[in-house]
Amino acid sequence: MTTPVVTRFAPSPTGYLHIGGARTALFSWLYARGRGGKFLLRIEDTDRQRHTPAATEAILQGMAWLGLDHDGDVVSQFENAPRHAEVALQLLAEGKAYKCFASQEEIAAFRDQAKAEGRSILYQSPWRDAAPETHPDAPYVVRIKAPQTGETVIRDAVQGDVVIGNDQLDDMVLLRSDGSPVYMLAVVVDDHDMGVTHVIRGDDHLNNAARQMMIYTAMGWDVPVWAHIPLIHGADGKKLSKRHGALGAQEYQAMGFPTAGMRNYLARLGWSHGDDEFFTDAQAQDWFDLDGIRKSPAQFDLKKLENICGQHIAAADDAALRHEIEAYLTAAGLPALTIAQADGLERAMYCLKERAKKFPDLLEKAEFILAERPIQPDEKAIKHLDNVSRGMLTELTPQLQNVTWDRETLEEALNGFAAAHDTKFGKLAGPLRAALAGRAATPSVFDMMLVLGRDESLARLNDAAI
RNA sequence: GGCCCGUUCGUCUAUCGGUUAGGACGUCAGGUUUUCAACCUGAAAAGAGGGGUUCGACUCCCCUACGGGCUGCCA
Repeated sequence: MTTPVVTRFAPSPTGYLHIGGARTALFSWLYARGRGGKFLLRIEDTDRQRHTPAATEAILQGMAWLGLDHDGDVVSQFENAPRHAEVALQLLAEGKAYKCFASQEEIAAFRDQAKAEGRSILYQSPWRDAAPETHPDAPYVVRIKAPQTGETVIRDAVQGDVVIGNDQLDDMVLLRSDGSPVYMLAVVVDDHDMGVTHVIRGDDHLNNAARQMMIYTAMGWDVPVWAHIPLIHGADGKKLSKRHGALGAQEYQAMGFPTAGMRNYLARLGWSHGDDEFFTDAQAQDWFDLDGIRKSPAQFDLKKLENICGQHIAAADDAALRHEIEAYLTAAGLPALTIAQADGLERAMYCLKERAKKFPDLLEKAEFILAERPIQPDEKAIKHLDNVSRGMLTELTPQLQNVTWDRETLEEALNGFAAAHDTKFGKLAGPLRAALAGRAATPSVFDMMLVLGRDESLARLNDAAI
């Protein structure tokens, strides 16, 4: 009988969903969803200074955009503070923790001296074994009694067994002098209470795992399976930061990347399933496993993201694409499409989607479908017609009013050209014919514009399709 | 300083002791194309360095270098 998998994503609300965090969430989501388990979401909002409701909202929005749906309610770590304190007090009552009355100045002095003498700067509290009668009537923190000998081994699904000498562990604070719980306590208690079986998180927490292990041990709780994944780095190998470009998931949303492509690319960053590069969500859920995760950090590559996204757009269902594009416009605060525009877009999707890496590319190529009728040959409309005269576009305008850009129209127009079979026009029709034959090249509306630009052919197009 | 983790083409990666070290993105060169894009063909491009272990190491061990992380009454 295997216990059902429960994973969780526990971001601290910093104002947006970091792209690295998004990948961590994706890994947890894939692991749970691929195994029929649960994926929970907890906001680590114990730092009241930094926390704002808007910051939490931004994370939720980012998760929703990426399609990473979580089970149950969003858990607020801050709201669990009483329970965290309860655990600390229990440890105190059992003698596994103690009251430490040292002031922060004393501790700082201790560290300075230790450093000067080349000793370990881990704080050793004189109150660890002090008798209760000697306790002053003063503020205190609650510290856990760390093991002083031996070693702690972290069984990590990604990093393998990591052994840390217990002399590296100090009596860490559980409860601050104001009675509030510290992060290290809160995660352990929350993960335990939420029934989390697999903790997938950044490897910046690898060393912390040894500290957190002290609490699991003291409470006699089962330790979850840990999987510490390497962080994503920027192009210079350093930790991802602002100067590497977009950090927030929302920024990628605003750039118009399809979510299926984002999931595919992010999943492939640091994890692999043989040589598979392009895959669906279903395949990813099916294939994803902890042992496919690399131990070394990966760099974010926008070019590859674009390529993968281009493939997803090309492979997407026309109607689904239409709706995702409409959602994109809304989210980006751009004007919505009219029904007629959206219908036209969907009809022409087959010859637009194979040429776009992100939605703005696609929309740009669809300019002549989206343009309001009668078409105003303004700067925007003609900007990608560099070597077609403005005069030509103006001339064509009346003929464009009622053209429907579906496959049948294209086919008929092409037949018209074939019939005319002027040498020049025959060459022009090449890409169109290739597209209709299902071969590589696909025509853009611009291709049609070029074709439409010849008087003789225009006449035939009118006969055939208008 | 101490401890922990990492290091295969520019990038993402395959390889789980025996391969001409494979794929993808990007790049470059051709082709197709009266723009761009797309598409087709081809090319350049990698095991950080040094020691071991082994008949045989990218794969296992050690050292060094470099990179990252942790070492808070931050999360």
